[in-house]
Amino acid sequence: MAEGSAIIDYIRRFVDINEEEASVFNTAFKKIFIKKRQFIVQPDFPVPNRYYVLQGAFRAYVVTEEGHDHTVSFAIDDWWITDYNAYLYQQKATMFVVALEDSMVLALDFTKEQELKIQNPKFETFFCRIAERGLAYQQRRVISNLTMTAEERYQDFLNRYPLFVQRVPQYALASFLGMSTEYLSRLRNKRVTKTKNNI
Amino acid sequence: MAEGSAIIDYIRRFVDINEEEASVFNTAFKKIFIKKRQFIVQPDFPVPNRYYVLQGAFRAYVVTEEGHDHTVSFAIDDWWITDYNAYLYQQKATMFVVALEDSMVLALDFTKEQELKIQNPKFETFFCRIAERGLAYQQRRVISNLTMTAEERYQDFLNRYPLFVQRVPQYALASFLGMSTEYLSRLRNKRVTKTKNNI
DNA sequence: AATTACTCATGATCTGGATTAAGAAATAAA
DNA sequence: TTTATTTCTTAATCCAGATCATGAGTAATT
Repeated sequence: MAEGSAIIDYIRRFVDINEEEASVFNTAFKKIFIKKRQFIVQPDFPVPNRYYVLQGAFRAYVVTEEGHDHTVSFAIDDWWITDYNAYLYQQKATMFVVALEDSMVLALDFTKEQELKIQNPKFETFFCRIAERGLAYQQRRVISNLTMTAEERYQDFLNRYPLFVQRVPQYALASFLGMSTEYLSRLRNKRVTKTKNNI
Repeated sequence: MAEGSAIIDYIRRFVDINEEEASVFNTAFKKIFIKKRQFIVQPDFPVPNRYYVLQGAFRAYVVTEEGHDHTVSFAIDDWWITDYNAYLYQQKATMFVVALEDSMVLALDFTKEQELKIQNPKFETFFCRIAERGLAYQQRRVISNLTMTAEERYQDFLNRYPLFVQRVPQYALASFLGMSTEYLSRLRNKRVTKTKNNI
């Protein structure tokens, strides 16, 4: 009960469910421990699950032909992660999803998700809401990429997601923000220097 | 009946509805004619509707403080458009949405959408599906921006959306792809020149 | 504890694409 | 049809941010 409360608290932010519904929802998930550096999604493999992070940190990324990697999304406690495109269309993955720390997740199977949605409109509503919000979020990210400079994107990320900055490696953050590791390092250092001078 | 068939065909791609349900769905929309250069969404105004384009072309864009504008999305026949973030959270718009041609749209009111969803789970399913797909699409766009060069993004757009290229002005396409008008012009001309040489 | 592999910092150099400028074409308005 | 406005082209110059190169700190692995 206590263990399942995180995901139940989460769903209750969106829809009002009773104890029985909470229990049905809870049992649809499988709890899994993932060690640091372990992959939960890999290119060319099926993506049977989406994951709710109970504790830990993950990184989803793609690797180009030239071998450069680009972070598509992060997830820490209370966030979801998967190769969403592959999961939704039940195709082979094109991304890696890897644990940045020893982590604990709740895995939800695609088929199980469909069953939940059919079984109870509230569950459908819930998944609809998080998809809608996800869409709005991704669109904001597209706009950031179009309108902001590298430095502005970094500052903006710092303001919006201070918790993430402390838990993800710098190279991963750089590739999420669409800049090189070296450049992000330089931006950070620039800031530190300024602070020193401002004393 | 014949007139309403576009949106009904559209929803039937996602959920199976009978004639009565089709009729309910149909009457939720208001048909509106929009002249070229007319705005249907403007910053600081409420966004009561999302729009399904029956015929025509639209462009959603943001304008930065420096006065540069950036295309967030296009829509032609059979696509949806609005300031999605503002619509979803029912806040004031931050974008412009303008008609690129004389157009005809079906407007769906936010409150009406909520009523439809409550009234019939199929409608909820429908909106859920298009949100999920929208999310997957936006994520692919983020990945394109991270991994591809300006020229690759242009080529990719050409392949995926040949119909759009003929109907949207070049400056709008450039700002959608995240490059300057001049640079897109150069890319296009480069290609033409190559073709000439290849004869 | 030593070796190996990641991760971050910093400088030097280079380049994709922006900016500026100035016309030319094409559309719309008169 | 003329004038005004919008859109597209081409060339010259410039710069944000990438790449390359090197070293140093830090964490895994033996």
